[in-house]
Amino acid sequence: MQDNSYLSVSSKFTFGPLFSSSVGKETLELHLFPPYTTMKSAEEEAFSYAPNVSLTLPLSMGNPCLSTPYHNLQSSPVISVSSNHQLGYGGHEDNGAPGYYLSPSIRPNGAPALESPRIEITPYTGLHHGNQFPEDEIEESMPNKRGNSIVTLTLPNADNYRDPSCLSPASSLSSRSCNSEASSYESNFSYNYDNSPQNSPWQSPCVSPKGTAQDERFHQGLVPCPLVASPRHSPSTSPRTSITEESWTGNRSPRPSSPCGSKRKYSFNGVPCRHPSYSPNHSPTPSPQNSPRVSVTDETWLPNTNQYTNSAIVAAINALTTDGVTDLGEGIPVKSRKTMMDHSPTMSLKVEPGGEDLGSGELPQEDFSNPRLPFKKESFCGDFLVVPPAPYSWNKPKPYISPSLPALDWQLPSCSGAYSLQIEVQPKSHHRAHYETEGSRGAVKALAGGHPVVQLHGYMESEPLTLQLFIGTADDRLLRPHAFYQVHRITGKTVSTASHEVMLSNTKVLEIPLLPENNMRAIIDCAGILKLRNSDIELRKGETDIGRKNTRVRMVFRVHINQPNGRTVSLQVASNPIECSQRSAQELPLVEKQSVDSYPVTGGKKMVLSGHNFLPDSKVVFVEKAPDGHHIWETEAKVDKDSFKSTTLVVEIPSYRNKGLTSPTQVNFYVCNGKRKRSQYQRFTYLPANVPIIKTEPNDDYESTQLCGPVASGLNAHSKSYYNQQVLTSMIPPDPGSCLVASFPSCQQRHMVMPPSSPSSSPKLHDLSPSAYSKCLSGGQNQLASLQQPTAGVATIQEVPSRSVVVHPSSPDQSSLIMLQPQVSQHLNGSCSHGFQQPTLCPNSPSSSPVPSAAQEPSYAQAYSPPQPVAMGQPLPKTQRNGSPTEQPGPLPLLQEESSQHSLPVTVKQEPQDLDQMYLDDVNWLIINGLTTINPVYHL
DNA sequence: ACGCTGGAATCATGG
DNA sequence: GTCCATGATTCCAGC
Repeated sequence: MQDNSYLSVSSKFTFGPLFSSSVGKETLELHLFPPYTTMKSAEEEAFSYAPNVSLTLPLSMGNPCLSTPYHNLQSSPVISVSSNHQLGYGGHEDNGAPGYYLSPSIRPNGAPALESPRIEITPYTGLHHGNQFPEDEIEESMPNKRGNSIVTLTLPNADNYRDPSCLSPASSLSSRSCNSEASSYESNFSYNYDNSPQNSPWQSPCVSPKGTAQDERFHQGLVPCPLVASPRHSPSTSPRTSITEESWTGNRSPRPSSPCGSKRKYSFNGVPCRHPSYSPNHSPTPSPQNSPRVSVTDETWLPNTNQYTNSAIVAAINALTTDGVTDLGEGIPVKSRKTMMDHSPTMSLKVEPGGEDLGSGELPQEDFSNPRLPFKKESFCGDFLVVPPAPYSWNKPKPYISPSLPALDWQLPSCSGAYSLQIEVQPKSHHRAHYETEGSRGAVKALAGGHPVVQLHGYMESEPLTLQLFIGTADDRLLRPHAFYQVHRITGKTVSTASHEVMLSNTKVLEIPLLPENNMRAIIDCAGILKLRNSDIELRKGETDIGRKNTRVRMVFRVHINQPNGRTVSLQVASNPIECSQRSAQELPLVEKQSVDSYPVTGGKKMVLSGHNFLPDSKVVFVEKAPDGHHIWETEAKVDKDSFKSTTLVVEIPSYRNKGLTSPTQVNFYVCNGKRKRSQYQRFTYLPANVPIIKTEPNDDYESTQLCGPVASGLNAHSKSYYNQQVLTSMIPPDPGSCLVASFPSCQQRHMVMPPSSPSSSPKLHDLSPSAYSKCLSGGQNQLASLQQPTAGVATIQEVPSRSVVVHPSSPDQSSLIMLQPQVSQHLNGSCSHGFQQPTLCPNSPSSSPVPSAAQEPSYAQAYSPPQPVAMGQPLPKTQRNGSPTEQPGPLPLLQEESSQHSLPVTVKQEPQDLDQMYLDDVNWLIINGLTTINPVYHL
């Protein structure tokens, strides 16, 4: 599993890798990697772009655009790793392992630490926060302290690190298993994959290791707490090991109270959060990974860990000597390893009843690590053939196993070269997720009935691939696994698509076969959405997201394509946002489509909005926000009440405040049904009056054409609302390069326009518009893809081969380069607005969202949040203050220009923002300031 | 009996 | 501290 990933070490990376993403996704580590040191070759190949910026995002390869924005953010962490251990690096998603600074002596999991994981951080710039370690926490109080000093991190007792939290998000078993109070708690334990037929022998092996991995992750964040140790250690056994439910619940009300409030407000330094960590929910955490099925008691568990450690060491050695052959199994005891590896080294899992065996023939580790080896492939295939397909089982296509698979929170492009991963049929905008306490609410459906369809275009090989699916965020921030929702595997007669689950970090991933015989097309009728209780997640160590009103998700699909040259192309595409709450779905107005995306400043044209929950008295408000989130213009559009329908609203485009507009300006509008019932921001672009109007509508069309041919099409399908808008279509310079460099002028304009935050903003994170992500991508080949997809990112190329250095953005090195943190990224988004957002951002943490960044609970962006800012702790969901450092380079200037140009009176309407919003803003502001001051890096 | 829904009661949180 | 609105969760009931 996940752990494995980090095990893999290529000889190349002598140093940096230590931090491998696997180690700590969220940890600073990744960031720390000296950009050029480690992956140099890779970078060279991949990131030629890497501009002058001290930290460049490797990602840029795929998308030129990417690089730029990030630069700002990037810090130039100088980190010298004295240790050698470089095991960790696999950028694997799985790596749930939290980045952690290992103390020489002990590993988080309690196992003896590898040799010299001593890391010295020299000038540490703010972005990273070192909270992950206990010490860090301590230091949090003295944020600055870290800054410049050389820090040697040591891990305290492993136990302490153990993150109690592992929810059982993954459980595919229906929630029913869990009931009320303890539901989460129990459910966690109860999730016995054992019960499920799916369990395969190999899982067990995974368990321990995996648990370890996770633990590690959490550890980072974990504070040494006495209590912590408990449940987790003995996952399978009795959840209650140290802490009984009662003890936990003791005071708890029947329902777990949501930590949010207090957490957000009071726990800037994260102190308060610790408490939560003890919550039964967490501790018990029977995350699938830990798989209860294997009864692992502390005793058993520990031993395993040791083995793990040992093996890890061996693996590390091997890796160093073998030139990068990644040993997936490293962390795993040898025996286990084989099995594990067979499946999906990367993840832990739950396998489908038939599925598991498949393919699993035991392959030499090398196989996984080095896809290139022909014989391996063969062997692999051979196994496949041998295994008779079980009903619903699918021969698991050769899983792409690479130590360096990009973490789930990495932004990837949807197309690269000839390959294009597209969502042919988008899911409905609403899907009521089910709680663990409920039965399944079925698979996500398509708007027109049926189910979403995903297809990989341009793939001509005969070898089947694995399509990964997970539930991602749908807010402004970078696409990443959603902390409060998990994909839920649906099975039954009505399900035609085989699938199996694996856990990557804290994220459940559904693996679906993409078969050549099916045209590399998959009907996603096997995926439902599970809602995790906010309180369970928020209490997780390191979790900084809040669940309240964070009910939008996107289905994220990924595919990893091994290429003859040994590289692996990773593509990702995200669906349109899906509202998962019952209430919101019933009450909030939703705009799925708008007939017009852009129009001259004169306005006057009728625009038809298609969506749901429109009311006769619904209002449509156009808003323009400054980078700092302030409304600089707001006006209500006339709604044609006569043509009202609950699903259609006809409005007259209002004239823009500045008739002298010289360049396209993006504003937003939303539908309002009442005080707190507003739709997400929809984007609209005002064009200079004298500019020839390019036909933008119907929306549906344009995307496909503009974007990468095929790719776009998928997205377009239904609602374009999000996507469409973004594209400034005609206005946008085709020039891809524009986005690339820091200057990305084209993007800037857009940025400027864009409102940093969504209406609902902040805390709520509602603003999903995927659109934001895509636009800038236009750059190279990939542009298209990226454009369309919210997820836009850089194409990732991994070198599977020995060196294994992956060009993957994910690679630690790269990550180091990037350093972007979620928070930042958000800003970036804003800045690059449409462009891709930080594609490059490769937060180290694989599962950013879920992952606890450890110490810094407060930090909003869990894993990524900058250290210092983090300390401030706050969620910065979106940022209103786009003006933040990141954006400044681009957008701000523009704004200024415009403003200056526009002499028109600006109507500043201070919208009564929700308090929480304000709160967030303040926080953001603080953070931003902190970042700017703290991180020189931001200044490019 | 089970899975999937739709609806709604009940509990929490925040203003 | 109480009341109200809004959200989150849990329950129920029907198909």
